[in-house]
Amino acid sequence: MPDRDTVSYNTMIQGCVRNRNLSAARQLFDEMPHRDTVSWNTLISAYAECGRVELARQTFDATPNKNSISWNGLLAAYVQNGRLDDARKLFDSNPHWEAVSWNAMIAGYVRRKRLVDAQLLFDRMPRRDIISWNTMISGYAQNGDIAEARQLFEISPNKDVFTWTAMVSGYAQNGMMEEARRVFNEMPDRNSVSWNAMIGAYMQCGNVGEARQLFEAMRCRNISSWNTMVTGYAQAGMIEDARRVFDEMPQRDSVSWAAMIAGYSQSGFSEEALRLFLEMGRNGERVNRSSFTCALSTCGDNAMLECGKQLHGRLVKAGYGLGCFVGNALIAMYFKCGSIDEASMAFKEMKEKDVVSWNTMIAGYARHGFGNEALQVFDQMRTKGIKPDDVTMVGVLSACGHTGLVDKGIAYFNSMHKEFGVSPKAEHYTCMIDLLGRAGRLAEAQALIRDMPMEPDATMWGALLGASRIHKNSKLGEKAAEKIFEMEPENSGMYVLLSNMYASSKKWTDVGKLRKIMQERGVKKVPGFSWIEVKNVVHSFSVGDLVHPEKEKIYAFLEELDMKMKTAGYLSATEMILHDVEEEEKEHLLKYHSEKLAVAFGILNVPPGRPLRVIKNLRVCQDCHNAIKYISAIEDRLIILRDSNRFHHFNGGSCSCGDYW
DNA sequence: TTAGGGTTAG
Repeated sequence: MPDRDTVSYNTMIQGCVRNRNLSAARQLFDEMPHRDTVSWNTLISAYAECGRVELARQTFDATPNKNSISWNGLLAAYVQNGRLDDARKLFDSNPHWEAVSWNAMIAGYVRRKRLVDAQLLFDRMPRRDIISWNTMISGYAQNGDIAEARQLFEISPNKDVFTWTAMVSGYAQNGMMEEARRVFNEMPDRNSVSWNAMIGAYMQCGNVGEARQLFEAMRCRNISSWNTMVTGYAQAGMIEDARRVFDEMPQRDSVSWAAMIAGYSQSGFSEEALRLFLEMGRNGERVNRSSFTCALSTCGDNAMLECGKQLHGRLVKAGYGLGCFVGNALIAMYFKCGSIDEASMAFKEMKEKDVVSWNTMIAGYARHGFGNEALQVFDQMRTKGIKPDDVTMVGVLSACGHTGLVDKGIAYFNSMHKEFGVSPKAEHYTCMIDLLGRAGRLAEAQALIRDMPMEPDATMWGALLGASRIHKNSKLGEKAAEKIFEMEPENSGMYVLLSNMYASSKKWTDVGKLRKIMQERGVKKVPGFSWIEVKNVVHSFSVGDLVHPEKEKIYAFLEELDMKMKTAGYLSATEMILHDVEEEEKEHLLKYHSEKLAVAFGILNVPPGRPLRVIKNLRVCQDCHNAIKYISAIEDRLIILRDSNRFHHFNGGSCSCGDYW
């Protein structure tokens, strides 16, 4: 007979665990007069769920009468927390496992993409059940081995709705939409998951119409179905349709909110994204990790450092301090706001780091021109045994490019396939064209474009055009520009780049011609503006700004600064301006570029000793870049400027970009 | 212990 007292204690402990109140659970457990195996097992699985693997192990070791549930609990603790090798040790230490445990171990391998280990275990299994088969089938399907999945599917002794749905989404995820649809049509039974998988697949391949038709024909719609539609519309750029579905849906959960926030955030509707984030909390919905992640990403995109810090505080309070997605979003936010120190703090504080965490650090340092730091992180990553992926290599190559480590970059590029198993893709070739071009090795950059195993795209020609501008090779620049205009006739940034190149060679007739072409084609130069956040208020400036309330103070200060700069040896680079006007007027226009206005405003309003963080929507102009170097020395300020391409840290008269951008 | 919806790096 079970002790009635013990049973009610167990029930209470389970209640605490459901509310994730571990300490209350532990207290009850400690004060129990008699514990049975259920009590011990409850505690083991509670620790497992909260990621406290060591405590789970200790509890397991102390459990007097272990049953199969105790063993499975500890196994799950290891598997769920990614400690597969510990799980395997435990698994091998006990010959009496049930199918559930075999399946758990196999699923763990599958989740970590260790298909070989999964298959070996599957082959050794004495009695496979349908879940074992399904785990293997979906494992292969989701890892791109659709042929193997299909083969297992054919020979599997039983098939249920899981099996069929795994095949549908497997085909869909591998871009085989016709097969996916065929399997979907053939399925003997479909549930809402099967429908949602098919709808989501259509959405992901851009077939919004087919997705909508299925959604409308579907009778077993659940929240996920609606969420799929919200996400699909948002990702197709149909943000209004997404909002309509979001408003129409009969019930929302935290995923619905997160999907809508992400939609706004990714479509550039930052205000709406942040507003919805706040509304989510007010509506009593528990703000989940993904909403935090999206909101952080919005702050990063707009360089709203203060807002980002507030979110950081809120998410720590909400208990979301750990975890890869949130942590990675924090790192990225701090980098994008120009705060390298806080980015690396956030990185250090993460208990578990995934490949994205490392990639974010490498790319972050690279964008700031801290190439050596980026490469140090890359070395640490390899020391820790984390396998670099294609994004890692983009970061590494651009770190080399932005720091002038040309030979190192070439060496990484040549060995990346052999050493890291990452074969060069278009992005890597773009990095290399940029790297060679910046270094003035234009012929090699051209040769690379010619001999690549893929067609060059506009970004690659853009890298070559940028390099031609820096090294004043207008012939090559023209060739690159021609290609770009063929592919992207409305890319105004490239017209400006080309025009600047003509201007710096004083080819004013060509500048004029180009301006005429731009007019004819209706290409508008995007107006440049810069902004700076002071005391939680964003101040933005355009060239020759006459709107800002403190404009007189700013202009007077700039005049003063100009004198000091000239004394220190500054020459205004009148050659870089777009228009062919009188020298004096050119100088006048340059003096009041938006980035200079924002810097001047910052010096006047940010307490001495604190860095200035200025953002510009376009690339920084050469004259401003030169001037801000002088200003950083004269005013003894760290000035961090984010332009559309990268970061510049101006300090003591020089810039972290080493004058290449 | 298996299938679907949200989030991070470029």
